[in-house]
Amino acid sequence: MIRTVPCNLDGFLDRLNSRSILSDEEQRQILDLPVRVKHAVPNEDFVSLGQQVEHSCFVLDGLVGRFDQNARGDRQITALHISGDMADLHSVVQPRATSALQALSTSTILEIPYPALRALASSYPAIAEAFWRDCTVDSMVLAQWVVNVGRRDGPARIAHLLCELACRYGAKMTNGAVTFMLPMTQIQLADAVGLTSVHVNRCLKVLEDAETTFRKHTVRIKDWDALADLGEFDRDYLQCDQRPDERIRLVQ
Amino acid sequence: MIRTVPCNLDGFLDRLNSRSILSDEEQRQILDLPVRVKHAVPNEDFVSLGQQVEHSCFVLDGLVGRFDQNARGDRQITALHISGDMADLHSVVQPRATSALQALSTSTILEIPYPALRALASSYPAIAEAFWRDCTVDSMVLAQWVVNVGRRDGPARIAHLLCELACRYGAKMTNGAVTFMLPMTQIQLADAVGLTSVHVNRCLKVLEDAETTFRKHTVRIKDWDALADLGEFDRDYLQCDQRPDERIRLVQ
DNA sequence: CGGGCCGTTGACACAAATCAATGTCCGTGG
DNA sequence: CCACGGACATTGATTTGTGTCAACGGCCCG
Repeated sequence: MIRTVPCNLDGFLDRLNSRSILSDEEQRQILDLPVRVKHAVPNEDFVSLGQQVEHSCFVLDGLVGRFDQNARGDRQITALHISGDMADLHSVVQPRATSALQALSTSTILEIPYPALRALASSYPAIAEAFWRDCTVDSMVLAQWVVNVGRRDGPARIAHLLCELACRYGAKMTNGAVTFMLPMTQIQLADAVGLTSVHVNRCLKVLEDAETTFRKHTVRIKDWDALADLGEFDRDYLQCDQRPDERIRLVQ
Repeated sequence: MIRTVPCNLDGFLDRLNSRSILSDEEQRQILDLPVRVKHAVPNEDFVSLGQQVEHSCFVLDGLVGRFDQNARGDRQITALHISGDMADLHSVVQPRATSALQALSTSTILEIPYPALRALASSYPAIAEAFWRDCTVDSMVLAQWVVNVGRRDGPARIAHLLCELACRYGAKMTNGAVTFMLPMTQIQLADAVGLTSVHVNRCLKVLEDAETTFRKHTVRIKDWDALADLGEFDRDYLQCDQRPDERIRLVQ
């Protein structure tokens, strides 16, 4: 079976366009960025802590996590990046890596060299602005993660994360039900919500009372409102349903 | 007693200069930004959730927190801003406020209108870049907060936060000891580390075994290494001792 | 002098971690 | 095709950290 794998930055451009206003020329420049395709296998850092990196990582396909850990070695995921995300755009202006990047499932990464990104950000202020805005949204997600691990119990943490991911994946809702693929294990889920995998397993049973299941890499939410309620989820912060005419362009 | 209160953006410029390279002209432009002085009293939002804001808030003096809360009303601070910080620079490109801002102690805020900030970011790409970089550092701090509340126990959470703040305040170390003013209550500290104030009180007693005390708004760390060890603190992520020649300037 | 906020302490309840064992699934190699 | 191994999921028993509730004390400020 022959399958053509898309190897370009269409997804990156789509992401930028959803929040920022770019001219045709600027959009073309984005798509013309040089990339190197790389395949990342699960449970193996493809960007290590302290490593001297010279490129940003675009997630073409798969699921990527930003990993930190405490002194005991307990891992904590501080960000999840789905396909279409730039995992470390911020490093363009601040290259000292402070977290590792690791694929949660087999993933395809497009490495984009810093020099190219920097040249673009430097020559096209509107592109720099779009990059900055993209980082800002990541930061808002991060703030919600602090609330999640700081002030919610196990079931609520998981419910909130599942809602967040459903929105970011753009999963379709039909009759108040949502289903989407989530290629991660309960162990990884535990690392994202600051619990142990044993407890995550028990919490998932609680979520089944709200008719939400997570089995075989598939999340099935039968009653979105019930889950959002349990996870205290309010999608506003994701800025994912911003209207095109609400977008801002500072430059020009 | 007559006291002249400094009402300008010197501190903001210092902060930007410490991480970014700006020309004389660009520096002048920063200092010429229009400001409106505002005094914020403790425990009262000066930026509310969902409020239509038209300015960023520079903390001239005092201590400011970014507040979120869960459905039960339990509060979670997602960022602390000390004097010299811009509390919501990110809102320049993404103005939908997703958190409230509140002073923890009586504070002096300089409100800087978006139009002025945007005009500057638009006309001077290097300034936009410096703003972006500043937001990036905030984001790294936030990621560490996720690790803190997600994977450390009470005493370690508090130890880590105290170490972070000591570094950000630039507190002087003498003989391995550090002392600095921290104008917040145990209740507010609890909101920052995701614990209850009762438990924070008990954890502070544990820290006294490591010869660190927090009384009357003063943090006294007798043995920095012991506290850093307990809080698993590694100052690298703060980017606060970056050498001037390590600074990056993309533009030009 | 009095009131209120904050800090402190104790008894108790509960959520989550820990430890340990077993079950299930899936890919691999014999 | 089946046996094996390994990663992941599941379950129970127990411990531990933290929350909850309640009371009291100190301190500042009006």
